[in-house]
Amino acid sequence: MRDGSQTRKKLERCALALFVKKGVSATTIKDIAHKAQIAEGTLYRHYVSKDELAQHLFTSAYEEMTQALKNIAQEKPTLKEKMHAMVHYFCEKFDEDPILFNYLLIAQHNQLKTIVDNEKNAHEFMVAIFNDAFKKKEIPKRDPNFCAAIVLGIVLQAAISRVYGRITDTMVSDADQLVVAIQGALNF
Amino acid sequence: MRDGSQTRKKLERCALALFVKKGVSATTIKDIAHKAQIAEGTLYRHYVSKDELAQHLFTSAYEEMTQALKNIAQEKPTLKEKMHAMVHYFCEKFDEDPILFNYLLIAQHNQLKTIVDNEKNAHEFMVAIFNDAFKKKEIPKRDPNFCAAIVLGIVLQAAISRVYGRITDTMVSDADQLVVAIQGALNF
Amino acid sequence: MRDGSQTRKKLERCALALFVKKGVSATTIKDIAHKAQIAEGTLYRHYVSKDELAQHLFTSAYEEMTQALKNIAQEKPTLKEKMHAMVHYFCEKFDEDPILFNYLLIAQHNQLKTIVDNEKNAHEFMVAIFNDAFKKKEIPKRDPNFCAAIVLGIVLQAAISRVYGRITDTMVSDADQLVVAIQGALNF
Amino acid sequence: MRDGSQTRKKLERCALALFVKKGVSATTIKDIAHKAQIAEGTLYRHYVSKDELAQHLFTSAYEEMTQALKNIAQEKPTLKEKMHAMVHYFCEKFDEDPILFNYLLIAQHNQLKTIVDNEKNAHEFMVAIFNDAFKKKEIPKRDPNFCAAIVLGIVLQAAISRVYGRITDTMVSDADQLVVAIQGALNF
DNA sequence: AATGAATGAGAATTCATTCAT
DNA sequence: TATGAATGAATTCTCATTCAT
Repeated sequence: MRDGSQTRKKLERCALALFVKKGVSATTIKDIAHKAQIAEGTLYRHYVSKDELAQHLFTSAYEEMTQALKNIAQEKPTLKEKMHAMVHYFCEKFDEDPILFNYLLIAQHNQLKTIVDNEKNAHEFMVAIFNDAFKKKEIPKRDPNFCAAIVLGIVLQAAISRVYGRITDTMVSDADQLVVAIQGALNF
Repeated sequence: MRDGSQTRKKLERCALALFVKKGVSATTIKDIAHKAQIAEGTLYRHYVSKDELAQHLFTSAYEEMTQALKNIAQEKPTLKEKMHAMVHYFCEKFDEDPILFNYLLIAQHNQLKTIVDNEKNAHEFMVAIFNDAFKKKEIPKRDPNFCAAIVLGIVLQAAISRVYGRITDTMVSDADQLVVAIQGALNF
Repeated sequence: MRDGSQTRKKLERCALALFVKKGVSATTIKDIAHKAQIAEGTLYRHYVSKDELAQHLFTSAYEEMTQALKNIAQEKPTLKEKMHAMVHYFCEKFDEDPILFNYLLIAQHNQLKTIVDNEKNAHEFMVAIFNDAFKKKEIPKRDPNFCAAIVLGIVLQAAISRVYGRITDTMVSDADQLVVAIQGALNF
Repeated sequence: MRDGSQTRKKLERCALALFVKKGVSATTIKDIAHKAQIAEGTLYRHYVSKDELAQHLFTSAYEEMTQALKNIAQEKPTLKEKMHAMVHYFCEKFDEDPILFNYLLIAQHNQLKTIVDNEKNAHEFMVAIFNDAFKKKEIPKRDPNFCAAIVLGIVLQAAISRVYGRITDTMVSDADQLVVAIQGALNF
């Protein structure tokens, strides 16, 4: 009997690349099957539909990233250290797999609506970080949603600029500057 | 105003709302025609295709915004004043028509790829602003692409947070704080 | 603008003929479209799916027949007269459109399960006729379901035998004999 | 009994139940394999195709029944006795395995078309019985096809009424009444 | 300009069957 | 004999666009 996990992996990488390049709805099953060198029907042994595949690729990557950031933050005692560690982690991960981030940040941005679980949502997670800092009097209290938006905006736009080719060097090379910018923006 | 022009306006508003709600490719001509209470064929009296309509809605709004920001910036002598005026203008416009901005920021994020003209591109426009400030020694020289990303990130994420319902008050009410954050982030 | 009702009529006749000849699931949309000289997509302007078309053809014919029989029965005072009139009506209708009855009796026999409404169900209608006759003391009381099955069995099998080509003359030519057989079987 | 033969039996019972419930073409190999707790490919160790399985289930049961009825009829000298014995046998068999009869009577009604062999056909067999009775002057001569249809109609409709749940008691409990009805209908 | 029925290319999906294990 | 992943032809259905009215 054949081992399906190899086929599945290939399927996912090829689908991801095509989704990023052409968009999900412009990518056909034929495209994916051809690129992955599998039969069209094979996709349906792994996912019930194209949409489920697109959703799965988004959700699993998004949740994995959020979970990793959460773990990293918990290990650090202060807001400053948390922020430093998280930004650096994000930058490293981006440089490792820019195609995946292209997908998360642009191609399937609207999928964000499907991440309703507050635990797994990046904005809400950031809000929690700030609420914690307020409680510990690390920084003066203010609207945590505003703070979360600032942090996400600075980091994600730096990534998006690379996705669009406006900036060509690595994310990691800017990581320290991004931390400085965040601290300057929120004055901590 | 003639009949044709009324129909066209209705068509565009209904199409925009549906594009935002379901995405462009998931919105059918039937959907648009039904919502705008016109026949399916009528759309083709105004646009040669669905794609042209989607593109037109995006491009006209995007370019109008970029042009307005350019005009505003030219009227102000210093980076600080330019930034203040631009951020406030953007916030006002967002509050006026959040659905349109939803479309610009998310639903059609990938349309951005089609805006290749540097003159009309928000990032390049921001780069120009910073290069001008460097030349005038208003702030110390650094990578203008980095600066542009910071500014866009801070403002756009504040808008996106509203689109996703994470923040519910008006953009205008945060405008001053956004300017402060930008200046703090880039230290000017 | 074109008039869809012509297309619809043609579609239904062609579909019926093919459903009878090959069975519903063995008949493809392509088959129907080709026979009706319409495009494949046109079918979907009239019915949401092939199944809905198959269902509609069955249900409308079945219900129309049941309703007509009900009207005929109401006009006659006695069981004997009701039976005579109904059998003759059924025989005439069969001879008019054997293909339709082929569909009702065989190709889509299993659709009967979908006719849940007792008002529109042939067996239940027959039961009502007999209950009425019992009440009026026209015949001695017995199980009305048994009586209904006898009547339906005699008439329908005569029709089915023609559908299978076992009997080749018209139903009408046997109508009187069928009435005699029913009366003999139930002794009234 | 070997393993293979057990699997085969289970396969057939599960297939039969599904064919009756959903129809042959709506039943997938996956459905059958799942219900019988075997792998999809295993079915092909026993039958060359799904159609062969469906055909085999129908034909073997149908021919077995016809043969048994033929044997029973041959043992009895008179039409009355033949009819009595056959009706009782049919009723007993129906009560033993209503699902199988559901399949024979409804789900595969169209398979009947494939039983062309006159020897094995129920209608032709009934015709032979009547021709024999005419020759022996047991009853006055008339159209034997008509007589066959009457007999089959009465018995089969009683069975079908049970399949559709209109009648809930056993066939055997109605057997004597069915014989009386047949004799009344044909006056012998 | 407007209508909406019709078109037909093309997309997603199904599923009987095959085949490597 | 059994497995179930893989196949791919066939099918259903979608929908942007056309066109007769």
